[in-house]
Amino acid sequence: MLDIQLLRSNLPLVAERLALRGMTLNTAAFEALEAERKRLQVHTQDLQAKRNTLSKQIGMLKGKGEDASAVMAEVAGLGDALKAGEAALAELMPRFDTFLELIPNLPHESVPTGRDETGNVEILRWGTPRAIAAPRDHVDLGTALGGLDFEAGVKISGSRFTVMKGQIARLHRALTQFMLDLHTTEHGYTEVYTPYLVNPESMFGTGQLPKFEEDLFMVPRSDGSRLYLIPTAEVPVTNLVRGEILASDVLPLKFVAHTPCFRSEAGSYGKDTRGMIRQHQFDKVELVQMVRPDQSWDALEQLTGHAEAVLQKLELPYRKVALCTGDMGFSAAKTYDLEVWLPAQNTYREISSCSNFESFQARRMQARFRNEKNKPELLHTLNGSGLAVGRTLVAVLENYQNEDGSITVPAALRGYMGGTEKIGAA
RNA sequence: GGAGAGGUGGCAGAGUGGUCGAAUGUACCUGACUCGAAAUCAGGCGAUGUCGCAAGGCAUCCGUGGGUUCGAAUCCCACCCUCUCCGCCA
Repeated sequence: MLDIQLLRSNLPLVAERLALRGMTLNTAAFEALEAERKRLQVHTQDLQAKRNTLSKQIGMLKGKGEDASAVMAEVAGLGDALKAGEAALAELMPRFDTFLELIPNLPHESVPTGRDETGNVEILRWGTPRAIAAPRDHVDLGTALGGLDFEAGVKISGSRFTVMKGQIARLHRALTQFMLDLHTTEHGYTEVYTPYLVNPESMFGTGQLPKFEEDLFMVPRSDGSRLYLIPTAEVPVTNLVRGEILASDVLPLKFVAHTPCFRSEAGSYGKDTRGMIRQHQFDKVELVQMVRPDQSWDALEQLTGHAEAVLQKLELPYRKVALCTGDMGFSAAKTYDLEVWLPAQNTYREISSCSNFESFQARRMQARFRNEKNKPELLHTLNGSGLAVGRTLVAVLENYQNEDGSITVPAALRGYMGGTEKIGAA
Protein backbone atom coordinates (compact mmCIF):
# COMPACT_ATOMS: atom_id res chain seq x y z
CA MET A 1 0.00 0.00 0.00
CA LEU A 2 1.24 3.44 -0.86
CA ASP A 3 1.42 6.30 1.59
CA ILE A 4 -1.88 8.15 1.34
CA GLN A 5 -0.04 11.38 2.11
CA LEU A 6 2.01 10.96 -1.05
CA LEU A 7 -1.12 10.71 -3.16
CA ARG A 8 -2.57 13.79 -1.52
CA SER A 9 0.56 15.89 -1.80
CA ASN A 10 1.89 14.77 -5.15
CA LEU A 11 -0.66 12.90 -7.19
CA PRO A 12 0.92 13.70 -10.59
CA LEU A 13 4.21 12.17 -9.45
CA VAL A 14 2.50 8.99 -8.32
CA ALA A 15 0.59 8.75 -11.59
CA GLU A 16 3.79 9.28 -13.56
CA ARG A 17 5.68 6.54 -11.71
CA LEU A 18 2.77 4.13 -12.03
CA ALA A 19 2.58 4.85 -15.74
CA LEU A 20 6.06 3.33 -15.99
CA ARG A 21 4.48 0.07 -14.88
CA GLY A 22 1.83 0.37 -17.52
CA MET A 23 -0.81 1.39 -15.02
CA THR A 24 -3.09 4.34 -15.52
CA LEU A 25 -4.02 5.87 -12.20
CA ASN A 26 -7.51 7.29 -12.21
CA THR A 27 -6.53 10.62 -10.68
CA ALA A 28 -9.95 12.16 -11.19
CA ALA A 29 -11.57 9.32 -9.25
CA PHE A 30 -9.08 9.74 -6.46
CA GLU A 31 -9.60 13.47 -6.23
CA ALA A 32 -13.37 13.01 -6.15
CA LEU A 33 -13.13 10.37 -3.42
CA GLU A 34 -10.71 12.50 -1.46
CA ALA A 35 -12.91 15.59 -1.66
CA GLU A 36 -15.92 13.61 -0.52
CA ARG A 37 -13.96 11.99 2.28
CA LYS A 38 -12.72 15.32 3.52
CA ARG A 39 -16.15 16.89 3.49
CA LEU A 40 -17.83 13.98 5.26
CA GLN A 41 -15.08 13.39 7.77
CA VAL A 42 -14.76 16.99 8.87
CA HIS A 43 -18.52 17.34 9.11
CA THR A 44 -18.97 14.14 11.10
CA GLN A 45 -16.07 14.72 13.45
CA ASP A 46 -17.40 18.18 14.12
CA LEU A 47 -20.75 16.72 15.17
CA GLN A 48 -19.04 14.11 17.31
CA ALA A 49 -17.06 16.82 19.05
CA LYS A 50 -20.25 18.72 19.81
CA ARG A 51 -21.92 15.62 21.21
CA ASN A 52 -18.92 14.83 23.39
CA THR A 53 -18.79 18.35 24.80
CA LEU A 54 -22.48 18.42 25.61
CA SER A 55 -22.38 14.93 27.11
CA LYS A 56 -19.62 16.01 29.43
CA GLN A 57 -21.71 18.96 30.48
CA ILE A 58 -24.55 16.60 31.34
CA GLY A 59 -22.20 14.57 33.44
CA MET A 60 -20.99 17.63 35.33
CA LEU A 61 -24.49 19.02 35.89
CA LYS A 62 -25.76 15.69 37.17
CA GLY A 63 -22.73 15.39 39.38
CA LYS A 64 -23.64 18.66 41.00
CA GLY A 65 -27.27 17.61 41.26
CA GLU A 66 -28.47 20.27 38.85
CA ASP A 67 -31.03 20.04 36.08
CA ALA A 68 -29.56 18.83 32.77
CA SER A 69 -32.71 18.53 30.71
CA ALA A 70 -31.97 21.60 28.55
CA VAL A 71 -28.57 20.26 27.51
CA MET A 72 -30.03 16.81 26.95
CA ALA A 73 -32.59 18.25 24.60
CA GLU A 74 -29.85 20.03 22.69
CA VAL A 75 -27.74 16.92 22.23
CA ALA A 76 -30.78 14.89 21.22
CA GLY A 77 -31.17 17.23 18.26
CA LEU A 78 -27.78 16.15 16.96
CA GLY A 79 -28.75 12.50 16.76
CA ASP A 80 -30.03 12.19 13.21
CA ALA A 81 -27.36 14.30 11.55
CA LEU A 82 -24.67 12.44 13.44
CA LYS A 83 -26.01 9.04 12.50
CA ALA A 84 -26.31 10.08 8.86
CA GLY A 85 -22.76 11.39 8.81
CA GLU A 86 -21.33 8.26 10.40
CA ALA A 87 -23.26 6.03 8.03
CA ALA A 88 -22.08 7.96 4.99
CA LEU A 89 -18.48 7.75 6.18
CA ALA A 90 -18.81 4.04 6.85
CA GLU A 91 -19.99 3.60 3.30
CA LEU A 92 -17.29 5.79 1.76
CA MET A 93 -14.18 4.67 3.61
CA PRO A 94 -14.14 1.07 2.32
CA ARG A 95 -14.33 2.41 -1.24
CA PHE A 96 -11.48 4.76 -0.43
CA ASP A 97 -9.43 1.93 1.08
CA THR A 98 -10.11 -0.39 -1.83
CA PHE A 99 -8.91 2.22 -4.27
CA LEU A 100 -5.67 2.52 -2.34
CA GLU A 101 -5.22 -1.21 -1.84
CA LEU A 102 -5.36 -1.94 -5.54
CA ILE A 103 -2.54 0.43 -6.43
CA PRO A 104 0.82 -1.35 -6.94
CA ASN A 105 4.10 -0.18 -5.48
CA LEU A 106 6.09 2.57 -7.18
CA PRO A 107 9.18 1.33 -9.02
CA HIS A 108 12.52 2.49 -7.63
CA GLU A 109 14.34 5.02 -9.77
CA SER A 110 17.03 2.45 -10.64
CA VAL A 111 14.51 0.10 -12.24
CA PRO A 112 14.83 -0.02 -16.04
CA THR A 113 11.80 1.23 -17.91
CA GLY A 114 10.01 -1.27 -20.09
CA ARG A 115 6.66 -2.61 -21.13
CA ASP A 116 7.14 -6.35 -20.54
CA GLU A 117 9.82 -9.01 -20.01
CA THR A 118 11.61 -7.93 -23.19
CA GLY A 119 12.55 -4.77 -21.33
CA ASN A 120 14.43 -6.61 -18.58
CA VAL A 121 18.13 -5.88 -18.33
CA GLU A 122 20.78 -8.54 -17.89
CA ILE A 123 23.20 -7.58 -15.14
CA LEU A 124 25.65 -10.45 -15.26
CA ARG A 125 26.26 -14.02 -16.33
CA TRP A 126 28.02 -16.57 -14.16
CA GLY A 127 29.51 -19.85 -15.36
CA THR A 128 29.73 -21.34 -18.79
CA PRO A 129 27.14 -23.84 -19.99
CA ARG A 130 28.75 -27.21 -20.54
CA ALA A 131 28.64 -28.49 -24.10
CA ILE A 132 26.14 -31.34 -24.16
CA ALA A 133 25.46 -33.08 -27.42
CA ALA A 134 21.72 -33.55 -27.91
CA PRO A 135 20.76 -32.72 -24.34
CA ARG A 136 17.72 -34.54 -22.91
CA ASP A 137 15.27 -32.65 -20.76
CA HIS A 138 14.48 -33.47 -17.13
CA VAL A 139 11.27 -35.26 -18.09
CA ASP A 140 13.12 -37.78 -20.24
CA LEU A 141 15.98 -38.13 -17.79
CA GLY A 142 13.87 -38.41 -14.65
CA THR A 143 11.31 -40.75 -16.18
CA ALA A 144 13.98 -43.04 -17.57
CA LEU A 145 15.61 -43.21 -14.16
CA GLY A 146 12.28 -44.08 -12.59
CA GLY A 147 12.53 -41.02 -10.38
CA LEU A 148 9.89 -38.72 -11.87
CA ASP A 149 6.36 -40.01 -12.30
CA PHE A 150 4.09 -37.46 -13.90
CA GLU A 151 1.29 -39.94 -14.56
CA ALA A 152 1.10 -40.83 -10.89
CA GLY A 153 0.77 -37.14 -10.04
CA VAL A 154 -2.10 -36.79 -12.50
CA LYS A 155 -3.84 -39.89 -11.14
CA ILE A 156 -3.58 -38.82 -7.52
CA SER A 157 -4.34 -35.13 -7.92
CA GLY A 158 -4.46 -33.91 -11.49
CA SER A 159 -2.32 -32.02 -13.95
CA ARG A 160 0.62 -30.01 -12.66
CA PHE A 161 1.32 -32.43 -9.82
CA THR A 162 4.32 -34.73 -9.80
CA VAL A 163 5.51 -37.74 -7.83
CA MET A 164 9.22 -38.16 -7.14
CA LYS A 165 10.79 -41.45 -6.14
CA GLY A 166 14.02 -43.04 -5.04
CA GLN A 167 17.27 -41.23 -5.67
CA ILE A 168 15.54 -38.31 -7.38
CA ALA A 169 13.34 -37.75 -4.34
CA ARG A 170 16.45 -37.93 -2.22
CA LEU A 171 18.26 -35.47 -4.47
CA HIS A 172 15.32 -33.11 -4.06
CA ARG A 173 15.58 -33.46 -0.29
CA ALA A 174 19.35 -33.03 -0.43
CA LEU A 175 18.94 -29.75 -2.30
CA THR A 176 16.62 -28.46 0.41
CA GLN A 177 18.96 -29.44 3.23
CA PHE A 178 21.93 -27.97 1.42
CA MET A 179 20.22 -24.64 0.88
CA LEU A 180 18.98 -24.38 4.46
CA ASP A 181 22.40 -25.22 5.87
CA LEU A 182 24.13 -22.74 3.60
CA HIS A 183 21.85 -19.85 4.55
CA THR A 184 21.84 -20.58 8.27
CA THR A 185 25.54 -21.26 8.72
CA GLU A 186 27.14 -18.90 6.20
CA HIS A 187 24.61 -16.15 5.56
CA GLY A 188 23.27 -15.55 9.05
CA TYR A 189 19.62 -16.49 8.58
CA THR A 190 17.44 -17.97 11.30
CA GLU A 191 15.50 -21.03 10.20
CA VAL A 192 11.76 -20.90 10.79
CA TYR A 193 8.99 -23.42 10.36
CA THR A 194 5.62 -21.87 9.68
CA PRO A 195 2.00 -22.78 8.92
CA TYR A 196 1.18 -23.61 5.30
CA LEU A 197 -2.40 -22.43 5.72
CA VAL A 198 -2.86 -18.77 6.56
CA ASN A 199 -5.74 -16.42 7.22
CA PRO A 200 -6.90 -13.64 4.88
CA GLU A 201 -5.21 -10.95 6.98
CA SER A 202 -1.82 -12.51 6.29
CA MET A 203 -2.50 -12.70 2.56
CA PHE A 204 -3.51 -9.06 2.64
CA GLY A 205 -0.34 -8.10 4.47
CA THR A 206 2.01 -9.30 1.77
CA GLY A 207 -0.23 -8.13 -1.07
CA GLN A 208 -1.73 -11.37 -2.46
CA LEU A 209 -5.17 -10.18 -1.39
CA PRO A 210 -7.45 -8.66 -2.39
CA LYS A 211 -6.20 -8.44 -5.97
CA PHE A 212 -4.81 -11.89 -6.69
CA GLU A 213 -7.23 -14.27 -5.04
CA GLU A 214 -7.61 -16.33 -8.23
CA ASP A 215 -3.94 -17.35 -7.99
CA LEU A 216 -4.50 -18.98 -4.60
CA PHE A 217 -5.94 -22.22 -3.29
CA MET A 218 -8.60 -21.46 -0.73
CA VAL A 219 -9.88 -23.76 2.00
CA PRO A 220 -13.38 -22.96 3.26
CA ARG A 221 -14.16 -23.85 6.85
CA SER A 222 -17.37 -24.95 8.45
CA ASP A 223 -17.70 -21.73 10.43
CA GLY A 224 -17.71 -19.64 7.27
CA SER A 225 -14.14 -18.42 7.58
CA ARG A 226 -11.46 -19.33 5.10
CA LEU A 227 -7.80 -20.23 5.02
CA TYR A 228 -5.44 -20.05 2.09
CA LEU A 229 -2.62 -22.37 1.09
CA ILE A 230 0.55 -20.30 0.95
CA PRO A 231 1.87 -19.53 -2.55
CA THR A 232 5.28 -18.82 -1.02
CA ALA A 233 6.84 -18.81 2.45
CA GLU A 234 7.08 -15.05 2.03
CA VAL A 235 3.52 -14.85 3.32
CA PRO A 236 3.79 -16.57 6.73
CA VAL A 237 7.36 -15.44 7.36
CA THR A 238 6.87 -11.76 6.52
CA ASN A 239 3.67 -11.74 8.57
CA LEU A 240 5.69 -12.69 11.64
CA VAL A 241 6.11 -8.95 12.16
CA ARG A 242 2.56 -7.93 11.28
CA GLY A 243 1.18 -5.52 13.87
CA GLU A 244 4.47 -5.47 15.77
CA ILE A 245 6.57 -2.54 16.95
CA LEU A 246 10.10 -3.90 17.09
CA ALA A 247 13.00 -2.55 19.09
CA SER A 248 15.49 -0.97 16.75
CA ASP A 249 18.34 -3.26 17.83
CA VAL A 250 16.64 -6.46 16.68
CA LEU A 251 16.93 -5.31 13.07
CA PRO A 252 17.83 -6.61 10.62
CA LEU A 253 15.78 -9.79 11.00
CA LYS A 254 16.82 -12.51 8.58
CA PHE A 255 14.71 -15.63 8.23
CA VAL A 256 14.96 -18.66 5.99
CA ALA A 257 12.11 -21.13 5.60
CA HIS A 258 11.55 -24.26 3.58
CA THR A 259 7.92 -24.80 2.64
CA PRO A 260 5.81 -26.25 -0.08
CA CYS A 261 4.18 -23.57 -2.21
CA PHE A 262 0.74 -23.84 -3.76
CA ARG A 263 -0.34 -21.87 -6.81
CA SER A 264 -3.45 -22.34 -8.85
CA GLU A 265 -1.65 -21.02 -11.95
CA ALA A 266 -4.94 -19.76 -13.28
CA GLY A 267 -4.38 -18.01 -16.57
CA SER A 268 -1.23 -19.94 -17.36
CA TYR A 269 -2.87 -22.84 -19.16
CA GLY A 270 -0.70 -24.00 -22.02
CA LYS A 271 2.46 -22.53 -20.51
CA ASP A 272 5.20 -24.93 -19.43
CA THR A 273 2.80 -27.85 -19.43
CA ARG A 274 5.66 -30.33 -19.83
CA GLY A 275 7.62 -31.34 -16.76
CA MET A 276 8.17 -29.72 -13.39
CA ILE A 277 8.68 -26.11 -14.38
CA ARG A 278 5.20 -24.91 -13.49
CA GLN A 279 3.42 -26.93 -10.80
CA HIS A 280 0.49 -26.43 -8.46
CA GLN A 281 2.74 -27.61 -5.64
CA PHE A 282 6.48 -27.10 -5.37
CA ASP A 283 9.05 -26.67 -2.64
CA LYS A 284 10.98 -23.49 -2.11
CA VAL A 285 13.59 -22.24 0.32
CA GLU A 286 12.74 -18.62 0.96
CA LEU A 287 14.87 -15.80 2.33
CA VAL A 288 13.09 -12.95 4.13
CA GLN A 289 14.55 -9.83 5.70
CA MET A 290 13.06 -7.03 7.76
CA VAL A 291 15.40 -4.04 7.84
CA ARG A 292 15.67 -0.38 8.66
CA PRO A 293 14.58 1.76 5.71
CA ASP A 294 18.05 3.19 5.13
CA GLN A 295 19.46 -0.30 4.71
CA SER A 296 17.02 -2.01 2.38
CA TRP A 297 18.89 -1.30 -0.84
CA ASP A 298 22.12 -2.77 0.48
CA ALA A 299 20.09 -5.66 1.82
CA LEU A 300 18.63 -6.38 -1.62
CA GLU A 301 22.11 -6.76 -3.10
CA GLN A 302 23.18 -9.01 -0.22
CA LEU A 303 20.08 -11.15 -0.32
CA THR A 304 20.41 -11.63 -4.06
CA GLY A 305 24.03 -12.63 -3.47
CA HIS A 306 22.89 -15.25 -0.96
CA ALA A 307 20.63 -16.79 -3.58
CA GLU A 308 23.43 -16.63 -6.15
CA ALA A 309 25.73 -18.46 -3.75
CA VAL A 310 23.50 -21.53 -3.99
CA LEU A 311 23.83 -21.61 -7.77
CA GLN A 312 27.55 -21.02 -7.58
CA LYS A 313 28.16 -23.82 -5.10
CA LEU A 314 26.09 -26.12 -7.25
CA GLU A 315 28.10 -24.88 -10.24
CA LEU A 316 25.00 -24.13 -12.24
CA PRO A 317 25.41 -21.41 -14.88
CA TYR A 318 22.98 -18.55 -14.41
CA ARG A 319 22.36 -14.93 -15.18
CA LYS A 320 21.08 -12.08 -13.09
CA VAL A 321 18.40 -9.88 -14.56
CA ALA A 322 16.89 -6.61 -13.35
CA LEU A 323 13.17 -6.70 -14.04
CA CYS A 324 11.87 -3.66 -15.85
CA THR A 325 9.00 -1.50 -14.63
CA GLY A 326 6.41 -3.37 -16.69
CA ASP A 327 7.41 -6.86 -15.54
CA MET A 328 7.63 -6.40 -11.79
CA GLY A 329 5.22 -7.88 -9.29
CA PHE A 330 2.50 -5.85 -7.59
CA SER A 331 4.29 -5.18 -4.29
CA ALA A 332 7.91 -4.80 -5.40
CA ALA A 333 9.90 -1.59 -5.70
CA LYS A 334 12.70 -3.48 -7.44
CA THR A 335 13.27 -7.10 -8.39
CA TYR A 336 16.23 -9.15 -9.56
CA ASP A 337 15.50 -12.48 -11.16
CA LEU A 338 18.10 -15.22 -11.23
CA GLU A 339 17.76 -17.43 -14.27
CA VAL A 340 19.45 -20.80 -14.44
CA TRP A 341 20.74 -22.38 -17.62
CA LEU A 342 18.56 -25.22 -18.92
CA PRO A 343 20.41 -27.06 -21.71
CA ALA A 344 17.36 -28.83 -23.11
CA GLN A 345 15.55 -25.52 -23.53
CA ASN A 346 18.78 -23.87 -24.63
CA THR A 347 17.90 -20.86 -22.51
CA TYR A 348 17.91 -19.35 -19.02
CA ARG A 349 14.83 -19.88 -16.87
CA GLU A 350 13.77 -18.12 -13.68
CA ILE A 351 14.81 -19.94 -10.51
CA SER A 352 14.81 -17.08 -8.02
CA SER A 353 13.17 -13.72 -7.64
CA CYS A 354 14.60 -11.24 -5.11
CA SER A 355 12.72 -8.07 -4.26
CA ASN A 356 12.78 -5.02 -2.06
CA PHE A 357 9.26 -3.99 -1.11
CA GLU A 358 10.35 -0.93 0.85
CA SER A 359 7.44 0.01 3.14
CA PHE A 360 4.71 -1.29 0.80
CA GLN A 361 4.08 -4.53 2.69
CA ALA A 362 5.00 -3.03 6.06
CA ARG A 363 2.30 -0.38 5.67
CA ARG A 364 -0.32 -3.01 4.87
CA MET A 365 0.86 -5.04 7.87
CA GLN A 366 1.60 -2.13 10.22
CA ALA A 367 5.06 -3.63 10.82
CA ARG A 368 7.17 -1.03 12.58
CA PHE A 369 10.24 -0.43 14.70
CA ARG A 370 11.20 2.30 17.16
CA ASN A 371 13.53 4.79 15.53
CA GLU A 372 16.06 7.14 17.16
CA LYS A 373 13.30 9.45 18.26
CA ASN A 374 11.60 6.47 19.91
CA LYS A 375 8.75 6.80 17.45
CA PRO A 376 7.23 3.89 15.55
CA GLU A 377 8.36 3.89 11.93
CA LEU A 378 7.52 1.47 9.13
CA LEU A 379 10.31 -0.98 8.41
CA HIS A 380 11.27 -2.33 5.01
CA THR A 381 10.73 -5.93 3.91
CA LEU A 382 12.59 -8.01 1.34
CA ASN A 383 12.49 -11.55 0.16
CA GLY A 384 13.92 -13.86 -2.43
CA SER A 385 13.97 -17.50 -3.38
CA GLY A 386 17.05 -19.25 -2.26
CA LEU A 387 16.07 -21.24 -4.35
CA ALA A 388 12.99 -22.81 -5.88
CA VAL A 389 13.81 -26.43 -5.13
CA GLY A 390 11.84 -28.09 -7.91
CA ARG A 391 13.40 -25.94 -10.58
CA THR A 392 16.82 -26.44 -9.06
CA LEU A 393 16.27 -30.18 -9.34
CA VAL A 394 15.40 -29.68 -13.00
CA ALA A 395 18.59 -27.68 -13.49
CA VAL A 396 20.75 -30.29 -11.79
CA LEU A 397 19.25 -33.12 -13.82
CA GLU A 398 19.73 -31.32 -17.09
CA ASN A 399 23.13 -29.75 -16.47
CA TYR A 400 24.66 -32.82 -14.83
CA GLN A 401 23.35 -35.39 -17.29
CA ASN A 402 25.70 -37.90 -18.82
CA GLU A 403 25.48 -39.57 -22.22
CA ASP A 404 24.22 -42.81 -20.70
CA GLY A 405 21.34 -41.01 -19.00
CA SER A 406 22.89 -41.05 -15.56
CA ILE A 407 23.21 -37.93 -13.43
CA THR A 408 26.40 -36.86 -11.74
CA VAL A 409 25.68 -35.61 -8.23
CA PRO A 410 27.08 -32.09 -7.72
CA ALA A 411 30.01 -32.18 -5.31
CA ALA A 412 28.23 -29.87 -2.85
CA LEU A 413 25.36 -32.36 -2.49
CA ARG A 414 27.24 -35.61 -2.04
CA GLY A 415 27.39 -35.27 1.72
CA TYR A 416 23.60 -35.13 1.71
CA MET A 417 23.39 -38.17 -0.57
CA GLY A 418 25.33 -40.63 1.50
CA GLY A 419 28.35 -40.10 -0.69
CA THR A 420 26.56 -41.04 -3.89
CA GLU A 421 28.42 -39.60 -6.88
CA LYS A 422 26.17 -40.69 -9.65
CA ILE A 423 22.48 -41.51 -9.99
CA GLY A 424 21.52 -44.25 -12.41
CA ALA A 425 25.07 -45.48 -12.93
CA ALA A 426 25.42 -49.15 -13.73
C1' G B 1 -15.77 -31.52 21.70
C1' G B 2 -17.13 -30.37 27.37
C1' A B 3 -16.25 -27.24 31.98
C1' G B 4 -13.94 -23.00 34.06
C1' A B 5 -10.80 -18.45 33.96
C1' G B 6 -9.16 -14.48 31.17
C1' G B 7 -8.07 -10.81 26.91
C1' U B 8 -6.62 -2.94 29.04
C1' G B 9 -0.56 1.16 26.74
C1' G B 10 6.51 -1.83 24.82
C1' C B 11 5.79 -5.18 29.26
C1' A B 12 3.22 -6.01 34.04
C1' G B 13 -1.25 -4.51 36.10
C1' A B 14 -5.59 -1.21 38.41
C1' G B 15 -10.10 0.42 36.73
C1' U B 16 -18.02 -2.17 36.85
C1' G B 17 -22.08 4.07 33.33
C1' G B 18 -20.05 10.61 33.47
C1' U B 19 -13.46 15.59 33.03
C1' C B 20 -10.81 7.67 31.88
C1' G B 21 -6.94 7.72 26.71
C1' A B 22 -7.05 5.26 31.17
C1' A B 23 -3.98 4.80 38.27
C1' U B 24 0.52 2.41 39.55
C1' G B 25 4.99 -0.18 38.50
C1' U B 26 8.55 -1.19 34.80
C1' A B 27 10.99 -0.07 30.27
C1' C B 28 12.39 4.20 27.46
C1' C B 29 13.92 9.68 26.76
C1' U B 30 15.76 14.37 29.04
C1' G B 31 18.00 16.80 33.16
C1' A B 32 20.52 16.86 38.16
C1' C B 33 24.26 14.27 41.12
C1' U B 34 29.17 11.57 39.25
C1' C B 35 35.73 11.60 36.43
C1' G B 36 32.27 8.06 34.16
C1' A B 37 28.62 4.40 35.18
C1' A B 38 25.18 2.29 38.65
C1' A B 39 21.90 3.81 42.34
C1' U B 40 18.96 8.06 43.61
C1' C B 41 16.05 12.51 42.56
C1' A B 42 13.09 15.76 39.01
C1' G B 43 10.52 16.04 34.46
C1' G B 44 8.71 13.70 30.03
C1' C B 45 6.68 9.53 27.51
C1' G B 46 0.41 5.45 23.62
C1' A B 47 -1.30 4.72 18.48
C1' U B 48 -3.95 6.01 14.20
C1' G B 49 -6.60 9.47 11.45
C1' U B 50 -7.87 14.43 10.46
C1' C B 51 -7.97 20.02 10.28
C1' G B 52 -4.28 23.88 10.34
C1' C B 53 1.33 27.89 7.46
C1' A B 54 2.16 27.06 12.50
C1' A B 55 1.08 26.91 17.61
C1' G B 56 -2.26 23.62 18.38
C1' G B 57 -7.28 21.65 17.90
C1' C B 58 -10.56 17.66 16.94
C1' A B 59 -12.01 12.43 16.04
C1' U B 60 -11.25 7.25 16.81
C1' C B 61 -8.95 3.23 19.47
C1' C B 62 -9.24 -0.87 26.27
C1' G B 63 -9.60 -8.88 21.70
C1' U B 64 -13.31 -8.39 17.14
C1' G B 65 -18.23 -7.08 15.42
C1' G B 66 -23.04 -5.45 16.74
C1' G B 67 -26.51 -3.27 20.49
C1' U B 68 -28.43 -0.12 24.82
C1' U B 69 -27.47 5.22 26.40
C1' C B 70 -27.22 12.20 26.05
C1' G B 71 -22.60 9.52 27.48
C1' A B 72 -19.56 2.68 27.45
C1' A B 73 -12.95 -0.01 29.08
C1' U B 74 -17.29 -0.46 32.37
C1' C B 75 -24.09 -2.90 30.73
C1' C B 76 -26.29 -6.58 26.74
C1' C B 77 -25.60 -10.10 22.36
C1' A B 78 -22.50 -12.82 18.97
C1' C B 79 -17.79 -14.26 17.57
C1' C B 80 -12.31 -14.86 17.92
C1' C B 81 -8.06 -15.91 20.77
C1' U B 82 -5.19 -17.45 25.23
C1' C B 83 -4.71 -20.35 29.76
C1' U B 84 -6.29 -24.60 33.20
C1' C B 85 -8.83 -29.30 33.67
C1' C B 86 -11.51 -33.40 31.11
C1' G B 87 -12.31 -36.17 26.46
C1' C B 88 -10.16 -37.46 21.68
C1' C B 89 -5.69 -37.76 18.90
C1' A B 90 -0.25 -38.04 15.10
